[in-house]
Amino acid sequence: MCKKCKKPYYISTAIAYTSGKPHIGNTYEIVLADAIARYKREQGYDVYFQTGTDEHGQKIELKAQAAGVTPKQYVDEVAGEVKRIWDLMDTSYDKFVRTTDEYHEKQIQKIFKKLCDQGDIYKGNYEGLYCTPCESFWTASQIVDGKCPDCGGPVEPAKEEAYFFRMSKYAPKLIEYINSHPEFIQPVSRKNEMMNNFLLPGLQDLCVSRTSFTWGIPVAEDPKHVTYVWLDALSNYITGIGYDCDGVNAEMFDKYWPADLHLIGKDIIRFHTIYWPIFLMALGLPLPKQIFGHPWLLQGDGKMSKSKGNVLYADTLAEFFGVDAVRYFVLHEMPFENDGVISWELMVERMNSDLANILGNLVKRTVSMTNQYFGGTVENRKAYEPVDEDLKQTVLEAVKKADEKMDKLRVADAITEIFNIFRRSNKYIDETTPWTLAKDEEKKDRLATVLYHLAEAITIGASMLSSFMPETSEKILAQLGTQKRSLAEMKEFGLYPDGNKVVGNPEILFARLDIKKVLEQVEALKEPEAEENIENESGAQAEDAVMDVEKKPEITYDDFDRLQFQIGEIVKCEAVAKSKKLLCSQVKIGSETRQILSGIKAWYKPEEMVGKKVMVVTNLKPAKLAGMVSEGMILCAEDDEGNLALMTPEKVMKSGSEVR
RNA sequence: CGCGGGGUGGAGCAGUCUGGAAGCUCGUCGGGCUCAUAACCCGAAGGUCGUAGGUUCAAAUCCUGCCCCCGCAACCA
Repeated sequence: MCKKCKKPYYISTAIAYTSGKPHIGNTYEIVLADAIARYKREQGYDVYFQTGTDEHGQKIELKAQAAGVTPKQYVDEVAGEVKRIWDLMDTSYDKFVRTTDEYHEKQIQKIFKKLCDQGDIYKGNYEGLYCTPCESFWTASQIVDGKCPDCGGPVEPAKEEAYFFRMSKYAPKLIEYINSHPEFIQPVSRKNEMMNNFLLPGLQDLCVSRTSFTWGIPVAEDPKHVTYVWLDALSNYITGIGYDCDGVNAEMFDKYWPADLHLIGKDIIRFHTIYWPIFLMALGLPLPKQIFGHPWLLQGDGKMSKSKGNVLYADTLAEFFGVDAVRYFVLHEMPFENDGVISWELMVERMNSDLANILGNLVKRTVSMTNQYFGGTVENRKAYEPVDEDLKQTVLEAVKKADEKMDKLRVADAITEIFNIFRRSNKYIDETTPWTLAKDEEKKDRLATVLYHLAEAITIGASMLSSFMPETSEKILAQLGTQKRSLAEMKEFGLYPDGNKVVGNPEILFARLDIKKVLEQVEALKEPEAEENIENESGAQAEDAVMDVEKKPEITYDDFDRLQFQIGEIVKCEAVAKSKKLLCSQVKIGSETRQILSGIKAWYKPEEMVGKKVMVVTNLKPAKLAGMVSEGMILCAEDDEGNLALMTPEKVMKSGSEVR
């Protein structure tokens, strides 16, 4: 088919936020998109696959500040890391966009202006209750007991100039669109959530500018405002393919827009199914055909968190298992709607049972037998038996079913269908017992036919795998001395070239792993990191062991003198049952004993707290935490990773000693 | 009553929308085979589908109450 007659297919992932290195959950999305993109290419579509990074926002500004670099330096670093991992995972994206790219920033400014000019964006005032230390506005419903829900401090009414988008204007049109396009939001359960929670109760106008930070795309006409990060980020889907809001679109844009599929995480469905379509309506552009909110990949042993050192990264996993095994895992183990689980144990289990035993071993035994019995030559001598028909049917059926599953984006199910080919093939070997046939000279033709059928079944299976495990697919086909079969050619069984030769000494595709050894190695991996942290904490000389924090306004000595610090001895300490973070300590300060709560459960065990002398703020107004009274505050140092260390006197001091 | 997701044989999941014989993979046990990576093939055990009610000829599936788990939020004084 000529390239021009091919139907276009535009698929995108969400662009990754560059606040840190992407973990395996982020990586899942790009691999899933890649599998779909590759499969669509197999189906004959002219696929365009876009991904990239979302690089603006206050969070990044703060992260960069803490790291002591400019925001641009910071995002360059992270974007490089994201791209490196995407490449490592063998993903076939066509374009990697960055929201700091010049063409993008320019278009965003034009889009903003256009929407202003046509009255969709208007300048107004953001009114609400403002908390100065948090630099945040809160609505009346968010306020807790008249205080800031974030810091508990006082809030005061304030207003700030800001730009707003008239969401309400487009809401009825969007509601109608969603109702008349049931395939628009996937899975369907999400559609109701959006309708009931946001659209039907009435959409608020959206504030689309910020003045509280500067790391963003400035509004051209009014540069003290920067563009709201979602307006900026979502637009990548059109700016990346050459949208120009003056109407001189690139050819690519006309060809690929509207996108066929935006693949995103379930957490950002709202932005993609409400704000994004409305922005597009305002620009007079057609809406994407489908938005799929995939579930999350969660870690088995609790939440992934950097401070616990249990975050899984794609590159670490790839080192242990290989890229294709990781791809296999995330694609096959992810349920369609519910969140999936990943852990080292599960990963090893999949690796051993599916990849090593069922697939790898099948290829190995088939190639080995062909070498042993026929010097590597595969011949179809057509000595058929009834069991052959069942193998053939299973293979053709699996191809068909996998294809149907892919049309419904049921990637995991499609892979299961493909593996049925390999399972059936293993069974076929047992049914036909080639080693017995080999002992009888008269059964040579039958033996050759059996091995031919196996080569054929595996060729089809391996070809089907190419979208999911590209490298493995190639390796298997190379071992069989043949090429990838096209989707159309897989409707027929028996196209493996007669008289073809397989490779003489097949390498093992996936080696079995010992779970114990893997876990030991994982532990060993963690330890050096832990040591590094300790060095960072103690070695003040090390250049990268420093951090900067936002400076607070200067205070007078009198201000300081209002605070009272004393040494307290922890006489008793227990975990607060209802809370994940709090420890409840009885602290002896002079002759009195106070109850103090601290959010340090993750760092100190109750028993190791007892006996410690710590620094306490003693004249802080008592407060209730998790229903218990806390009369003071135990001081800790906290680094940028959230690690905590108690402040203890350097020499033995009497309990109650004043610190000043 | 903060929001959301979930509780199905030892583990991980499907099935729930559109009630109608409880299914898949792994693990366990028994057997077979020896070409192959202690792999492969066959068979078996194991579940009152969280719990208590309700609707129905029929409920894992629909309705109601309750319990528990997990994210987010809150709590990090």
